Amino acid sequence: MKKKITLKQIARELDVSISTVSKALRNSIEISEDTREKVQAFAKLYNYRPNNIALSLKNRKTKTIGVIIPEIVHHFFSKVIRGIELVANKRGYNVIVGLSNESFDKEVINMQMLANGSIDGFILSISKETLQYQDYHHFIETISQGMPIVMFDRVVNEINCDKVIIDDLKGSKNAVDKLLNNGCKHVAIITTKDYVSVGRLRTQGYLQALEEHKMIADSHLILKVDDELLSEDHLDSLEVEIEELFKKNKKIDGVFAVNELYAIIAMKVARKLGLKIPDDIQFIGFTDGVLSKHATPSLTTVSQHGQEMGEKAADLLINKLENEDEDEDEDEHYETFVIETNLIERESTK
Amino acid sequence: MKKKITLKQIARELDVSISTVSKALRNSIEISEDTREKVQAFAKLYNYRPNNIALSLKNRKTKTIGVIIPEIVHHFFSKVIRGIELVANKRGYNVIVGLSNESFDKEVINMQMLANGSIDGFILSISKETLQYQDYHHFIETISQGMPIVMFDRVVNEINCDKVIIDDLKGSKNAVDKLLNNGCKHVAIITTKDYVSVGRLRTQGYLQALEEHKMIADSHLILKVDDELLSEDHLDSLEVEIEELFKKNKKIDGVFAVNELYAIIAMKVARKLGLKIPDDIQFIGFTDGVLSKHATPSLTTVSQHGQEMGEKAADLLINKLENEDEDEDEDEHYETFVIETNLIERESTK
DNA sequence: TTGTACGCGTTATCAA
DNA sequence: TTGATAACGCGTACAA
Repeated sequence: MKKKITLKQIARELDVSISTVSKALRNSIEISEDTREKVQAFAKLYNYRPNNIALSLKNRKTKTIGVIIPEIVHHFFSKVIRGIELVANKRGYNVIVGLSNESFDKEVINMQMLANGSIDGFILSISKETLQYQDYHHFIETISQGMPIVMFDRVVNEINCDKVIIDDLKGSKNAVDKLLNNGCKHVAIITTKDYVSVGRLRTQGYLQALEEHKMIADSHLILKVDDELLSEDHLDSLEVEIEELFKKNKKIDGVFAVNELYAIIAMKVARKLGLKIPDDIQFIGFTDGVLSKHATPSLTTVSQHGQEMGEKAADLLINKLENEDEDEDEDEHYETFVIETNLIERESTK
Repeated sequence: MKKKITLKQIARELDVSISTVSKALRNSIEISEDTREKVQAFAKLYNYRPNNIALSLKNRKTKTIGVIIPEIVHHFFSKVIRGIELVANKRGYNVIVGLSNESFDKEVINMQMLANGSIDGFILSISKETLQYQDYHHFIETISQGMPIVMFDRVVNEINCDKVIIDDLKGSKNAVDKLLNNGCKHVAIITTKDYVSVGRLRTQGYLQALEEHKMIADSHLILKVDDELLSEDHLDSLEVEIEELFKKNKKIDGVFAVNELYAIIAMKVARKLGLKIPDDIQFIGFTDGVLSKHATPSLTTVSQHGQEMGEKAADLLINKLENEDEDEDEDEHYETFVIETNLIERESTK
């Protein structure tokens, strides 16, 4: 077992000073070609690599990005991470991941763990509980300590930082437009409670589309699911709720769901009730995941471009980090970057 | 913007020495109650937290685990990460994620980036390319530098380290047993090329089950998919291959697939050919993901317990890390932990 | 009870 | 051309 070798050990072996070794390895012209070669050969032999931690301490930069997301077993979030990792690696950064598990406390603790020097900046998506409590002090503190944050998808106006979002309103409006243009007369929406910003916005898009088509929204066709239902155990009761929705409103001929799972479950219920898709009833979901693609019938969805969001967020953060020095003029300028959605048409619509 | 405060700054403000501050904050009895309170109050006011990097450098421990996986947009791997993160956080560790993207080079580079002091140990699953090349020098080097590795799922005998696996052979044997016991006479398998160890083992399990039921394996019923096909673009050609399989072997009444996507696609093809599931043909997949649960019909699968694997791997690694000091007696003892699989019966089997 | 000095591994500055 | 020294932030053995 040969432990990692350090400058000091090389110096001792070669009977030169530490600084000579350091310079030799960085090809400094201060050092004679002789010693340079000698040192480099020795270093190569022992596979010397500078210790990252020491460099971090010295440079006050860790070259590491902290990512806090509510959940990782989720197609969208894992796509975002892939995007972040891609860009981060390309630009010489590592990615350290913390999961809030939709909990306020875990979000705070995770951020504290990382904010004590482990990372240079955050990329995060806010947990549902935090959105509910509307307690954002941990973000504010982090930013005021000079650690930049980039938020994506679940963002909040109260916090002044770079953001990467999609146009939820426009995306869902387009989806509902599509259903209406396809001839649907009674479009239902399956959405979340309003404190989840994306749910609220997507509901707005639905309403706007109806309005533009001179149709009157029917509150009976709006199902706001309690997000407790998202926990796996409660999916059955979601199914029941949807079944009731369909039974009480037999005229429904189009469904827009704010995520793919809701849509898939709704399709299942519809089929159970003997409805033909897309002839009797059409479906569109949000977020393009594996389910949408491989379900039967495959689901038309509003694509959220998770990887692209991740890439953009990472670029924004790293740009901020690398310009920090020059940017001492404190004219804090924050960007909100909107990623375009697009409709991926599959078998669940005509 | 109030930057993070350090011991030195507190010391200067309070006009005491750095070590006094340090001791006071750690409640040392060496320090008078007076100064202790004064220092602690001040520290609290300025929200002092020790710098992780400095601690890492001093303790030669980063309290961080490096995780290298082939892919993150994948139900199984994200479940594993969730398990790792859960245990790691509970035990005071962070998780830094690197993606090999199934590439040998990226695996090596990622490990090098992290091995230079950024982490205390690795948890990883080997990339397909690495398995193909059978080049494991980067693992050997890492281990010989005294950095422990725990491998999961895709492991390799050549490397001596802790491992967490499932009994692929037994799991698939059970699955095929189930099909045979359900009356299937002609069970096909959709598997991967043999260099992917899990594919090879699962194929063996299939063969063993047949043998025990005194049935002769028919090579025409064994479809070894080139993993190129896994890249999203090529799924269509996989569909074609499976369709040919079914058309050439009309007697097939059971299908075992080594992952869930193969199974789902096979079901789709079967339905297209007018076969009734599970009456005409039954299906079992491997790895329990979202697709299995929400497909129609839902898919019977061999559950791989990704989260449990992650938890176990993290525990193994952290145990090794925390016992390192005592363990100087070099009696390197490595464990291979086998997680039990179980069959989750759904609608695709009788 | 408090402070000094050292070391973790590195680089940069300045002196030899 | 080389080397000594300081600094990054912290904890601790030892000295005062």
